[in-house]
Amino acid sequence: MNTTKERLVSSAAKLIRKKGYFGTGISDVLAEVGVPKGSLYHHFPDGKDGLIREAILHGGETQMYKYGEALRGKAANEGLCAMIDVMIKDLLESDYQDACPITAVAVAANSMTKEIQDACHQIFKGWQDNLAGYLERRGVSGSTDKARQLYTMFEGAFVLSQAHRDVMYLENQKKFIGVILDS
Amino acid sequence: MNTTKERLVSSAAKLIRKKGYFGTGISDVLAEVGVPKGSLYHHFPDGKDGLIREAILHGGETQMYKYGEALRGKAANEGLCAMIDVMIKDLLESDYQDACPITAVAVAANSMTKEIQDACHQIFKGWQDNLAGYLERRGVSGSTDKARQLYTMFEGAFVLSQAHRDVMYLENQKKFIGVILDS
DNA sequence: ATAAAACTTGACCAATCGGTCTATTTTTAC
DNA sequence: GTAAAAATAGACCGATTGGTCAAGTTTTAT
Repeated sequence: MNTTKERLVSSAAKLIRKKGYFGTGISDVLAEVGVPKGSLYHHFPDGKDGLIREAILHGGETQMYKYGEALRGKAANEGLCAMIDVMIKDLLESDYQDACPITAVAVAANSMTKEIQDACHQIFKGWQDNLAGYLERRGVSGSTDKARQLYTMFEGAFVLSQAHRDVMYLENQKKFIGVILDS
Repeated sequence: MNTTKERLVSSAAKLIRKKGYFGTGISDVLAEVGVPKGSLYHHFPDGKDGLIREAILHGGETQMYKYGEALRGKAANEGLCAMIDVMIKDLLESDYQDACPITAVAVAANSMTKEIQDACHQIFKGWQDNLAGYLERRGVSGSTDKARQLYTMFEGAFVLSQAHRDVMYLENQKKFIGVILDS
C-alpha cells in the first residue's frame, strides 16, 4: 500500500529529522508529497499535531526495525557494534543532516501537546525495552540497567556526532560496550 | 551592566532552551524584553541569526561557568557528581522545560547558517576541553578520551531525562563515572 | 443503479514570520 | 553648546504560517 496518508506521514517523518517540529512546515510536507492542503486535513483532522505525532511513531518504529535487524543473531558485543554502524551510516548518508528522529522533536517537546510528548516517550521506551530484551536473551545480567546505560551513551554519541560532524563519538562507543556489559 | 543588547541575548538564550531555533520568534524575544524591533536590528544587523548566534555562545558559557563552579576544588568522582547535580537541578527547576542550551539548536543546526553551526561546535568543544583539563589536573590518565566519553554519557542522559521527564537517567550516570575513570 | 461515504481540490483566511525604513530621542565627543 | 553618533521607537512590508471551507470527484455498499 502507498496511500496518501502514508506518504504524508513518511514525508513528515523525513522532514522532522532534518528541521524538527517547528522547522517543518505543513506546506513543506504538502509540496514534497504533491498533495493539496485539504487532503491532509481530511486524514488528520487535528492538523499538524496529528501528522507529526504519527510521523514520530512511524519514524521511531522504522528506526527500531533497522536496529533489530542489525542485532539479530549476533552475540551481544557484536550486535551492539552493528547497531552503532547503522547510526553511523545514517549520519554519513545524510551528510549529517538527519538527527535521531525522536530527539529532533523531544528536545522541545515540552512546549508541545501531551500527545506528542507521549509519542516521543513511547518510542524511546520501546527502543530501551527492545535492547533490554535482546541482552536478556543473551544471558546478560542486569539487562535492564545495562540496556538503559548503553542506550544513554548511544543517544549522546549520536547527538554529538551530528553536532560535530564527526562519527568518532559513535565509533568510540564500541570500545565502551564491553566495559558496560562487564560492569 | 544590563544593556539592551545583553538583555536581548539572555532572553533569546532562555527561549531557545525551551523551543529551539525555529520555535523562538523574534517577536517573542522582543515582547519579553519590552523593546521595539528597531533596537534589535540596530544591535544585530544580521537579524535573528546574529542574535541566536550570540545567545548560543552566551548560554553555553553561562552553563560552562556553572559546571566549573561545581567541579572546583573537588576530587574527580565527587566533582563530576556535583556537575550532574547541576544538570538535575536545571531540569527540575524548569519542570523539564529547559533543554541543554546547545542541543536545542544543534539537532537542527545543519539547516542553519555556518556561523550558527560553528557556535554550537565551539561551545561543545569548550565544555569537552574544560572537562579534559579538569581530569588532567587530577592526574587522570587518558584524560582526553575519558572526558569525551563522560561528556557523551552526560549529554545523552540529559536528553533522555528531559524526554522522559525523569532525572533517573542523569542520576544513574554517577554509578558509571568510576567505571569510566578506571577503564 | 444509486445513495452514502471517503477522498481530493484549491481558493481563501487571519495571524504571524523575519525584516526594512524613517523619524525621534538619548548619549557622547569636542 | 553643539554637532555627530548611538540607540530607541514603531509603522509598515511581503512572505509564509497553520487552518477552514465549499465544491467536486472517486470509491464503496446495497
